[in-house]
Amino acid sequence: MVHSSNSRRADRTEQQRENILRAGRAVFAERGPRATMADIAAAAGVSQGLAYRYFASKEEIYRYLADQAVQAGAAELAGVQDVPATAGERLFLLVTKMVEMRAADPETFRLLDHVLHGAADDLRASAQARRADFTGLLRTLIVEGQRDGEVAAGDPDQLAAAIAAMLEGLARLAADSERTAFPDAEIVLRMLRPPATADGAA
Amino acid sequence: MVHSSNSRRADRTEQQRENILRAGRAVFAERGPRATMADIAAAAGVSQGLAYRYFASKEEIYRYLADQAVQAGAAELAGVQDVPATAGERLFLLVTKMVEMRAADPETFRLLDHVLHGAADDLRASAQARRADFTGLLRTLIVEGQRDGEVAAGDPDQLAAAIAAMLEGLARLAADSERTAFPDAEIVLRMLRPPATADGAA
Amino acid sequence: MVHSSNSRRADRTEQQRENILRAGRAVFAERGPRATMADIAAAAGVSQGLAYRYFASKEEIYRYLADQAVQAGAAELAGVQDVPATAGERLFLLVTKMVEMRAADPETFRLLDHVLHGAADDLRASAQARRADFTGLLRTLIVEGQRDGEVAAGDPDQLAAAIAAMLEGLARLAADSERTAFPDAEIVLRMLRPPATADGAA
Amino acid sequence: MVHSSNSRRADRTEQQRENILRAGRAVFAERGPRATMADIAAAAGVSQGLAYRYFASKEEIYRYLADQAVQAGAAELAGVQDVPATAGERLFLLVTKMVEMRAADPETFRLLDHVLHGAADDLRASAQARRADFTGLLRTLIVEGQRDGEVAAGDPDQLAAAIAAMLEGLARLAADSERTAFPDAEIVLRMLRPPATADGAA
DNA sequence: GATGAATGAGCCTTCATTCAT
DNA sequence: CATGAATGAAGGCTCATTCAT
Repeated sequence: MVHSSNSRRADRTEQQRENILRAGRAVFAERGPRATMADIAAAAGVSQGLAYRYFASKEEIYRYLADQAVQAGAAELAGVQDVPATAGERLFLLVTKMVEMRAADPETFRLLDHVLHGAADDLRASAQARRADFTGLLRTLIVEGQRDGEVAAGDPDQLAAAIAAMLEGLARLAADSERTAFPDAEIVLRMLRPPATADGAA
Repeated sequence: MVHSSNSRRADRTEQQRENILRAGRAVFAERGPRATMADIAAAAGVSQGLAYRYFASKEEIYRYLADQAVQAGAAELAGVQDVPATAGERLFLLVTKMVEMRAADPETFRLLDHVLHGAADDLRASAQARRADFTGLLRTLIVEGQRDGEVAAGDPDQLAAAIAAMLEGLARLAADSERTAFPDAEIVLRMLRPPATADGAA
Repeated sequence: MVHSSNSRRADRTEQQRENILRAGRAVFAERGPRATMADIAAAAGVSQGLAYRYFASKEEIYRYLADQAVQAGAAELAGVQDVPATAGERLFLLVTKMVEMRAADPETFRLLDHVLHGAADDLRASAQARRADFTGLLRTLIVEGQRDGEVAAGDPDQLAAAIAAMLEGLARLAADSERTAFPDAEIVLRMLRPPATADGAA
Repeated sequence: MVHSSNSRRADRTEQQRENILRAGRAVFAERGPRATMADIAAAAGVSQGLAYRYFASKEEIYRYLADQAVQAGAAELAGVQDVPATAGERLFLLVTKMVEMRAADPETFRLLDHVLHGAADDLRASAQARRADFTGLLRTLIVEGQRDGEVAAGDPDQLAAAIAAMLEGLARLAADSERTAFPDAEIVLRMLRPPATADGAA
């Protein structure tokens, strides 16, 4: 049947596309944007020419993957906002999620790392904008949390920056070595949690 | 006087060398090893060929700067060990120093970052070895500090990894943007300080 | 048929390889190792980059061709040794062959000439070793031939050197100009043939 | 006295010039035209810049030396022509001289060799023209000598070419290795001497 | 006159991209 | 759809030449 054959062909096509993207993600995560097209093709097990049937350029692949990575991080933001909880609780939840994502999917965050510091200016700009969004959200939650006494005192900008920096550092840590101990989110949260009050009310 | 003229020429030469190294540091810090010789020459305000009077290759420049960066980090380690103080105090001192160095000289640490994750295997290995030394020292101080109650509870490996990751993240943060709030060391130390005791002695 | 198509492609590939080698031989023979990759590519009618699909470097091409040339000369040596004839006859046969080879394939011997006097130390050493082998064989045959009265008197080392020098000179002569008269081997052999005896026995 | 001081200065200048030429000759003879200006300056013990006070370019040095070498060979030609002797005698004298010159001054002839086969077209052309002159003279003497029975039979062009080739080969031989046996001119002359007559008149 | 720093053109090589099959 | 040959634009490096001192 024509339709089925078309579908099957389309499936095949889609699979190749995914195949190349998967290879690209692995290779770009490891080597950054200086990974060659030959690397990617080899990792995908296809010819170099074929990649150009699916993507217009190496940069397109990179951009696609970069966007994916940026959005992977962003998805959580929205999710957390909707949770019915106090600012502090949402803050802790958000940070915990972020830490855990970096432990779970180092490849994506290693890639994001390259994007944040790489040469493609517009990509970097957009990734940095996302990060700024994220930091802004952190800041907001921190300010609110501090008002309620759920979050430790301290300059909110510095606290937000500390968390953001920590997350980048963890992404690298995860990427580097499977072997290293990866810190629990709880350790990170110590930077935000208020000290136990003297009367131990908590 | 002959000597004076020679000295002046030698000075000039030495200045150019420094000039090229400075340019190289800036450019490599920003772009990593894929920075172009043309980039470096332009940043130094000299022709591309001239750099080769002072350095045999682009790699030589990179290695020289990489070594410098690796050693800049290492210098502090020794210093802190000699301070007559408890393990906890030395730990806090060390971390404080490290945080402040990253705030003060982001370029060097950005470069170190590239070295730690770049393609030059032997350089990376040596930089990672240094980092492992550092993490090991952190761990030792943490264990001792915990014994004395100066350091918060928690898996020492995770705590050490958290600090190491934080420092990498801060290096990147500092490099990215002069404008961002840079966290005080005290915020980082929250991950290590024990909670206030219930009797509120403090 | 798949196989046929593969074969055809493989043939094409092999042809290009040969094409580039042919061009390289011509260009290196004329200009020596300082011939440009651009020269070779132009002579082969291909882009400069393409040569690197077939050879890792300019030097690899040069070495390949140099080896070929060295062995082309050496092949004759073995052949002549097996001929069942007197030393003198084999000597004359060998020299005749060598002269004729230089007339027939000036390019190869011009290249050999560059190898013998060029900058690539190991290549030159191996080519000179071959030449020493050859000169040694000449000397042996001369000594034996003199014992039998088939070869003219004279210091065997000098005679061998004279023949070796003559062959180099002929290689150059042939390379320079197709137009020049090329001496018959018989003229060269005059340096080796004994004078007619007074009784005209010969 | 002004004049004397000028002379002394001029002497000094002339010495430097000679110094650089001597260095250039040695270096060009060994490496050919690909010898670098740095090589020459180092061999002369002067700075690279100084060479440009005496010569406009590396090529000028090379040309000057090449001309010298070409003329060194040519000088003999004229001399031999004036000798009151038969054609055959003059031929043998000429060839003997040429062989001995190559043994005595390999450097010059090694250089000449580079000129004859190098890339500078006009130089090569002029050197080849000289060589053609020489070969022409040889031919003339051969033809005359054959008429008188002083020179062996054979195509004069081939005989002349054989001698010319031999001389090139000897130049290389001399250049290559001090150690090798260098053939007496008498061996070379065997190609030209008539066979002993049956009546043993000689 | 002499030095050595400085320049810029050219060569080898790599790699993203295109094209014939 | 798929392959791999082919191209051309950089990038690293060398070296003849010029220039300030």
